[in-house]
Amino acid sequence: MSDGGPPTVVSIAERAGVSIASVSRVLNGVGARPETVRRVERAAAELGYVPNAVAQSLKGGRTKQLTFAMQDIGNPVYVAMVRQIQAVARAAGYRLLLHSTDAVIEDELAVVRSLGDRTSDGLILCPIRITPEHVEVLTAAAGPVVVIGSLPQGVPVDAVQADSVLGARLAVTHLVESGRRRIAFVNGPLDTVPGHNRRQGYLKALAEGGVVPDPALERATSFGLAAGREALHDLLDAGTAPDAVFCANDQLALGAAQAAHERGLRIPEEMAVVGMDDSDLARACWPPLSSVDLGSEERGRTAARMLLERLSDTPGSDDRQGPGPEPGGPRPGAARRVTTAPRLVVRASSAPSTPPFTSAFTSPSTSATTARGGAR
Amino acid sequence: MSDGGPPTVVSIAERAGVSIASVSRVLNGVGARPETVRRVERAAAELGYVPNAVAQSLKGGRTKQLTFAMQDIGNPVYVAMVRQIQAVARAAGYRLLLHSTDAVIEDELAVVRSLGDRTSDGLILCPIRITPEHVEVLTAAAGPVVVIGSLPQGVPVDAVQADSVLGARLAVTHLVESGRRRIAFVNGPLDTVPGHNRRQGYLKALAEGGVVPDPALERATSFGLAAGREALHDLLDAGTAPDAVFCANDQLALGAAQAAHERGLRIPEEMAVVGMDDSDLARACWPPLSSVDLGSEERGRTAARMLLERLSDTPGSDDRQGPGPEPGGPRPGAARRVTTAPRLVVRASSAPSTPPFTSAFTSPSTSATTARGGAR
DNA sequence: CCAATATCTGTAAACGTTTTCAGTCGCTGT
DNA sequence: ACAGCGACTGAAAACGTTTACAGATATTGG
Repeated sequence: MSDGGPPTVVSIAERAGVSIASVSRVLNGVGARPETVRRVERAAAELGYVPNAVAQSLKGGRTKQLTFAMQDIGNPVYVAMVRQIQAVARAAGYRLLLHSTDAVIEDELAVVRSLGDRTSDGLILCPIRITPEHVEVLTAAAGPVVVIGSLPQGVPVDAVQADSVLGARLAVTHLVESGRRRIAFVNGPLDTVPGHNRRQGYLKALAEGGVVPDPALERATSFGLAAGREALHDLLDAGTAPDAVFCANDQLALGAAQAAHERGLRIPEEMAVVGMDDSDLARACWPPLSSVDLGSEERGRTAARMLLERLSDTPGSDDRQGPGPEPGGPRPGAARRVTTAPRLVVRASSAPSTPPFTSAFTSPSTSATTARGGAR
Repeated sequence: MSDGGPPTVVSIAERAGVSIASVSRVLNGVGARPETVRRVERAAAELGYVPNAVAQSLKGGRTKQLTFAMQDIGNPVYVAMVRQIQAVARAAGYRLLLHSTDAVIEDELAVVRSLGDRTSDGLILCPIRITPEHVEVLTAAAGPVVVIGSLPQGVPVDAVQADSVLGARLAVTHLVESGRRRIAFVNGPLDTVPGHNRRQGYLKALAEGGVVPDPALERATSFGLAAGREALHDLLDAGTAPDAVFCANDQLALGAAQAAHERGLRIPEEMAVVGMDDSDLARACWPPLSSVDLGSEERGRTAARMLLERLSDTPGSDDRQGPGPEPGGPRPGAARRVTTAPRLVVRASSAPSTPPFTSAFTSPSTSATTARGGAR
């Protein structure tokens, strides 16, 4: 009778002349007399009842929400991940909470700690660096976490990572095999995990190809278009005369490509360009950019699935009596480490310089060549 | 004493030897005796207490969560919006819930209805079409909604929209003034609001410029890279001989640019290209793409702010006795309509054909020319 | 030293749901 | 007709927090 706010089980119970327990039962499909069902459903429909998810969460001990935290949604790699995570989550009836950390360490840690407030049932975290505090906080996490990135062996948290080393190796080997000898490397910060690993792969591929590495050909700045552009201009100004440039991600690569164009260098004839991540950008530009697909989508999908698995192992507010030392973590089963295989996608930007590329790439999406590397 | 699950106010109260009310008061900074404060804070710290946000939400009647629903996070326009929304929301202490609808009408409606479950305090919705059901559902929304897009006058919901008509007009006028006469138009679906409006602007600009529109120069397909590429190939195959192409978004434009390159046409000398949205893509490609900034970021930011305003007008579970007809909607103040001004950003892809563009655009980001249109 | 007051504290209710536990009812079989 | 049984129902507790209210202290003024 009272119009105090939105309809609740109480309003329905009053209107249908039954108890709130019966209302709940009918609404959840537990047995009830046909007559009762009819009356409750009628009342609910008339009132336009929608169950209060917050109350359900409180009672059930789970929110049906997942959190994804990365540094900045502007990066196409994270967009790809979000897409996959969202798809997997929603299929399982979970909502997705987005959190940008702007690569602030303190923020990343806060996200993990905030698992304790029970706002979401689990977390997918994409840290750019792993500090000792990360390890500490992750170990003490109040709920399941899956990290996308590299994690030391000891940390009891699932992780799915890219094989950057192999990925970079594939790219550089490809350049060496196409006859390039002065292969520049435009990298992001060296003290990040990707920055470090990609450099390892670069050096390894050079060694394998019998090319002497020239430190003057390396640049380490930040991940971004402007940085790539400046880096290549800088390399050219310094007279290092590269005939190819491998970039640690697609944004750097497009920046480098711009610089090359600005200098009047033809791609790929005078300068081959290869990027990493195989984001949408690589297909959208001209000439289409060769790039190493590090499996962003796959990593997102896998991470989401692993998280959901952990969640189904620890249903709601079930008091498990087993010898599990701590409640939230991934104890029922050791922490898993999954590595996705990189895949080199060769497009026009690094085609061997012999054939002219004008008409050969009428259909760039289908003519792409692929080299697959197995996960280690 | 009991280790049953995570610490609660009860655990703290036991350990500190006070009542749960005192615990809550101390934790919320309401007056208490120094001794009590000390003991509670000590106990809380020792137990690693984190308040349960779900319980707080239930009690307080607000979740401190906002929802943003759009069709697909893959579109750079939405990424820009998410970024801004997230920033505004977080600054106000709100979390952001992301929802991809895949442009399924039924899904969009479900999102609005799901406001009733009290999972989030408000909604920002980016519909691609507005159906009668939209109007109906939006009118009956259980909480504040801000729509990014065009909404009929009658609907009592705030909306912030782009001026697509003017935007398209700016772009096409620019092409006409640079001496282009056969200006093709590659559009998205005509039965969407953007599709319709951009065509109006295109036609208006042609009329104003004294150029007779040629229906053979128009193509309406879908919004996407491949569609743009095919459309331009198609136009060229049909012998329509355009000297410029205006595209309804940047992805279409990059597709068209690819097609032009594949045909060996030089941009902008033989074919000018202009896109819309001024996404990151426009700056990343070569030659840099002229584009109309429809203010995605601004719309996102504004929408978020408007939503927060509505929320602060309707604090928590305050029972307002006023003559407000319905509880959730934007009643305290009529629905607002905000239009953001489009801005044409001229880059190399549409530079007047007279001067060679090779060295003129050493610094594409700063050399861009700008034409601003006022909101109507 | 007592009364008046200001400050702090504890009990209990409330938010909206699910679920346990007893109870009620009607039915069947003999 | 009655015991027994099954299916259904309602009262009440629980999830973890905030908060109104009343009760209990300490503090001050006279």
